[in-house]
Amino acid sequence: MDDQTRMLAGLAGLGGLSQGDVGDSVRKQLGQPQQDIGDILQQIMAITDESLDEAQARKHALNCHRMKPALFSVLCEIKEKTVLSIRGIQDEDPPDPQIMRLDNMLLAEGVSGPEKGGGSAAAAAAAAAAGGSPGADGGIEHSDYRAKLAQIRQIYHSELEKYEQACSEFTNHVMNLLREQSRTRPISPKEIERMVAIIHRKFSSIQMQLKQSTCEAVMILRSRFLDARRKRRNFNKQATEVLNEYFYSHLSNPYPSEEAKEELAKKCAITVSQVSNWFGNKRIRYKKNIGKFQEEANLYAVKTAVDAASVSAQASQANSPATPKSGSSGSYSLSHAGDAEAVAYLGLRPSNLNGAGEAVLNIAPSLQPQVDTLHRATHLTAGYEELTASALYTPHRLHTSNSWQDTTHPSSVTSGTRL
DNA sequence: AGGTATGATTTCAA
DNA sequence: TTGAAATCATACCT
Repeated sequence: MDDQTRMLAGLAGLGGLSQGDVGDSVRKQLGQPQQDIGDILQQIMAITDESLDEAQARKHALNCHRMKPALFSVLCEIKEKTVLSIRGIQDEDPPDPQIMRLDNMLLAEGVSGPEKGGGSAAAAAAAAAAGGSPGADGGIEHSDYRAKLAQIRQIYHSELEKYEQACSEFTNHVMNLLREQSRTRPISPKEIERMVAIIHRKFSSIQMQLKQSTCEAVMILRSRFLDARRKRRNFNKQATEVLNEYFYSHLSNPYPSEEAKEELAKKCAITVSQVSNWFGNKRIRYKKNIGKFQEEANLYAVKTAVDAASVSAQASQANSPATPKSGSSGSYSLSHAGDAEAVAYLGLRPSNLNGAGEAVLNIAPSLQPQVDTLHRATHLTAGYEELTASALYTPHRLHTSNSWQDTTHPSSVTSGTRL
């Protein structure tokens, strides 16, 4: 009880502060211990209204107060005890595993880490995420993805910078404050260090939030742009038809050139890499089970034949030399030209066979189906039913060779389409 | 629900 | 880099 009174008195004295009346106030307050705390509070509050000069003057007065050394030593003692008890609580912080995980993730995604150019890490990550699929990756989505990722990266870095700046500013501020205060109360450099560490910890927890939300954003972006590609959607009927038409009319060499792929992609409203995928799948699946595709092959052969026939019919009707422009139903000028070229190649250079007899012997059988198709298409005027009745494509031709490339020497046969 | 078809991805070789 | 082959993952059909 008595102690308390004395403390209050001390407080009041520090609050009131004017050197002369400290003793008076103590005496006064000892006399009437219940002297309002309100009064003291008022005195404290009054400080805020003081001008800076006044405050400085009071501070100076405090520093010169005769009680100051005594008070200081008491404070030192109390401090020693509390600091010792605090010390046990907050030792050095262990490296936070979660923040490390986030850092790794951001690095892997190309958000953090070196930010040169478009962000090489980001580009690599995007490429990796795009999958090692050969050929051009579907342009639009990826540039879009990269742009969005760059945006995230930019925001992340600017925010991070802001945080860092704020952190250092605040740290400086606190250090100055502490240094200032160290004149009136005991503050060891170690304490300042600890304080700085606390501030840093606080800020790093804010940073962690930033990193976390950045990670989330990247994940969402990824799932929206990249993983979405895995969600398979069948091509529409028209697209499959276009692709199949090309495939079966180029059965001897179903390797569309880059230009042809582009054209097909445009026609089917899909990407070039999707065209590549489709042909890759088609080739392998056709080869694996030709029997299964027989019907389909016939169907498209008829289709092609009908198209070609209608073209030739139109041409003869118009009584003009057949200039094979792409026919009625948008059939391929490219495809027919290619096969015609192959036929022309065989027909026009019989003398060359001597030189490359073997090669031509290999070429001829595999070309036959298409030659047949062409022949029938151009020379049969009626009776398509005959076509459907017999197998237009003889599977064993492929079986014997087991590979398009082995037998057909595609680059030489269809040089028209590939070169 | 289970089987098949099909677009995409991965791995490997040339 | 491209394509073959294997495989995955999903759509679609029964």
